[in-house]
Amino acid sequence: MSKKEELLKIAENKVRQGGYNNFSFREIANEVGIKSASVHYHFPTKADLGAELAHQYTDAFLAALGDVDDIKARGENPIDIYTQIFKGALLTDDKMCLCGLLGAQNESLPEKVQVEVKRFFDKNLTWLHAAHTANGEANPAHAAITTVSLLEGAMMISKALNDHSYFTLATQ
Amino acid sequence: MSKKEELLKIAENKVRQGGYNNFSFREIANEVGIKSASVHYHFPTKADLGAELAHQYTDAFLAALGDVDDIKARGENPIDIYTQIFKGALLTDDKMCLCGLLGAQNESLPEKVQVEVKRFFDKNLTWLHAAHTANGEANPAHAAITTVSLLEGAMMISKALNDHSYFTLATQ
DNA sequence: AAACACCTACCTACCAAGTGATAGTTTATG
DNA sequence: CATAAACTATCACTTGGTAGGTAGGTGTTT
Repeated sequence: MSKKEELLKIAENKVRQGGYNNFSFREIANEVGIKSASVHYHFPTKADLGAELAHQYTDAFLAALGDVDDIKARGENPIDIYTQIFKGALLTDDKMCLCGLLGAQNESLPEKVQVEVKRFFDKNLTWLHAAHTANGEANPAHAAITTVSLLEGAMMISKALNDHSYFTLATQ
Repeated sequence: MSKKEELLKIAENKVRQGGYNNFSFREIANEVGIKSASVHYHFPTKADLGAELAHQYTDAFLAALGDVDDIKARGENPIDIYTQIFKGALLTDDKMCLCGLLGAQNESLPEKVQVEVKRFFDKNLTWLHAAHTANGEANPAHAAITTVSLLEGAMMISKALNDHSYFTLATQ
C-alpha cells in the first residue's frame, strides 16, 4: 500500500467519524510516518484530497453493489443487496457513510468536494431506480429516494444513539 | 434578544450548515458585536455552548410538535404533523436538522454535546412511538425509527443534492 | 446621603497550539 | 541523469482559552 493510499485510508476514517474538518495534513502525515509538507506532493490542497477521497469511495461502493441485472439473474433482490452493503459499512467499520456525513455538511465544503458527494448520490439513485424498476415497482423514482433516505437516516441515528440495533430495526 | 440568545442563534445557523467545527468564538462574537473573550462569560467552553444549543433546539422542536393526544383529539394524524415540521425546518431555513448533523459526527463531539444529541433522538422516538401507537400501528417501535430515519435521511440527501424536491418526493 | 461591597457584562492583551500552504533542498529509484 | 517522493524551514492565520481590568448598576451598611 503506497503512502498516498495510506493517507486516503486514514483520512477516510477520520472524515467518517467527524466530517471534513476532522482531519489535518499534520495528523494524517504523522500516522503514515511522513511530514505534512509531503502530503501536498500527493494532494495539492486539502480540497483535492477530499474530492479524491469521495470519488474513490463512490467507485468502491458502486463496485461492491455490482450490476442490477446480474443480481436479478442470480435470483436475488438487489434492494436486499443494497441494504446489506450499507449494513456492512456500519457494522464492520462502526462508521457513518462518508458521503452521508459530507452531504449533511455540504454547504461548508469546497466545491470540488461537493461535486463528488453529488456524484455519489446521483449514482446511488440511478442504481436504485434500475433496481426498483427490475423489481416491478410502480414508482421507482419514489422507491429509490425512499430506500437511500431510510438507510442513511438509520445509519445517522444509530451513530447518534451509539446503538447499531436501531439500524437493524429500521431495515427489517 | 440578549447577546447570549444572539450568539446561540448565529452558532445554530453555522452548525446546521457545516457541523460543530463550522463556527468559532471569534466569528460569532464579531457577528453580535462583542469580543471573543466575552463569549466565555456566557459559555465557559465551546462544549458548553454546543450542549446548550442542542438542548434548546430539542426543547423548541418538542414544543413545536405538541402533544400526541391533542393532535388526535383534533382529528389530525400526528405523523403528518411530524413530517410537516421537518419539512418546514428544511424549506424555511434551507438547513439540516441540527441534531441530525451533530449525530452523524457524534464520535468527534465533546461528551456534553453527545448527551444532548442523544436526548434529541430519545425524545423523538418516544414521541413517535406514542404517535404510531395512537394510530393503531402493529409495531410502533419499528414505525418510529423508520419515520425519523426516512426524514433525517431525506433531509441529508436534499442538502447533498441541493434540491429540496427530493425531500418532497421521499415524504409523499 | 455617603461609602462600601458585590455583580453583570463586557473589555484589552495575550498565549500555546494547530491550520493549510509555500519555497527550496535532499535522497532514493529506475 | 531524471524523476519521484520525501525533506527542512517557515509563513500568515485561526483556534479555544486565560488573566486581569473596568464601567455601570444594585443593594446594604454606616
